[in-house]
Amino acid sequence: MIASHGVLDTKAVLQSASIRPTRQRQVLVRLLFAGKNRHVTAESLHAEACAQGTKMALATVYNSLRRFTNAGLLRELVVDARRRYFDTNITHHHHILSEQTGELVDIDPGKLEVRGLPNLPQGTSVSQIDVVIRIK
Amino acid sequence: MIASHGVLDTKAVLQSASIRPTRQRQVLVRLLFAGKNRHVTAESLHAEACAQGTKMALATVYNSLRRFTNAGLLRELVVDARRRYFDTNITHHHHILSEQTGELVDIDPGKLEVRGLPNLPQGTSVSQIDVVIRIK
DNA sequence: GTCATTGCAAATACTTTGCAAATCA
DNA sequence: TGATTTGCAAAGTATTTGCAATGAC
Repeated sequence: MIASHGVLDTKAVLQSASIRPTRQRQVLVRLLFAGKNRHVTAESLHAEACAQGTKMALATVYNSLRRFTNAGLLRELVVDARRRYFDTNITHHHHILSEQTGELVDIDPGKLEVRGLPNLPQGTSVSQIDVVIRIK
Repeated sequence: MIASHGVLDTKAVLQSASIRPTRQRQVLVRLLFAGKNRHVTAESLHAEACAQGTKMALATVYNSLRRFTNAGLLRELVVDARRRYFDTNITHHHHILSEQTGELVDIDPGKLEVRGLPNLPQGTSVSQIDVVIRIK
């Protein structure tokens, strides 16, 4: 977590990722990283920013999320073929997805283990392993 | 696999799923199930149908894939947040996804095992577990 | 002051839907 | 014949892009 305790220095977070700390981006960083780990979509985050009084274009949220992800501040989650989710927890972990509510919960890394790796094509290596447990 | 060997009876496949065997659906069933297991998108399947001489609307392919999936003939794969994939292999198995080519390969079920299950919320049960190994 | 970023609207990509015409039982 | 399905076009949803105006350094 970026703000383990104390105050979140949004400017420092962005600068450490070589992203210019504009007003909008700082608001998004605060929403994303001020508390505990979160799963957001562009739309949900945009709604939050508006709700707390910072108007910004939805496209700006999309662009920021993409940039944060490329910079390694966020991780993209593929759990729904029609929506893009972002996870503020960039450490290796897996997810439980409720098919009824769409709610997404992190799995404690100690609780789940993937055993055995299939043969990979020549010259390739594992980039990431994603496990999604769908519940109903 | 639906046509283990011999000729594929497209009409029978559809009727067994209580889906009316129209000309277009039979062509799609043949493309999907005549050979080995496949991963397709609506667009790729539509292109194949056109290539083999059966013109049909892309919307018809979308509608058919959705119907086949609801009937249990196909399984939807969530591996890309912007495209919907369908898998003709409906048995429990996992996938390797090449980040470079987008190519998707089944993992032999014996090769990979998920150990340990986290605590699930009261009154819920596991619907499906998906593992995607992304390689680069 | 200069260059990156924002806001907005338009463009793009993917998927679903409405309805008249065609097809299946 | 009567109910479904198809084709097409239009609508819908999610995301990206172009560009003039704004903001950071």
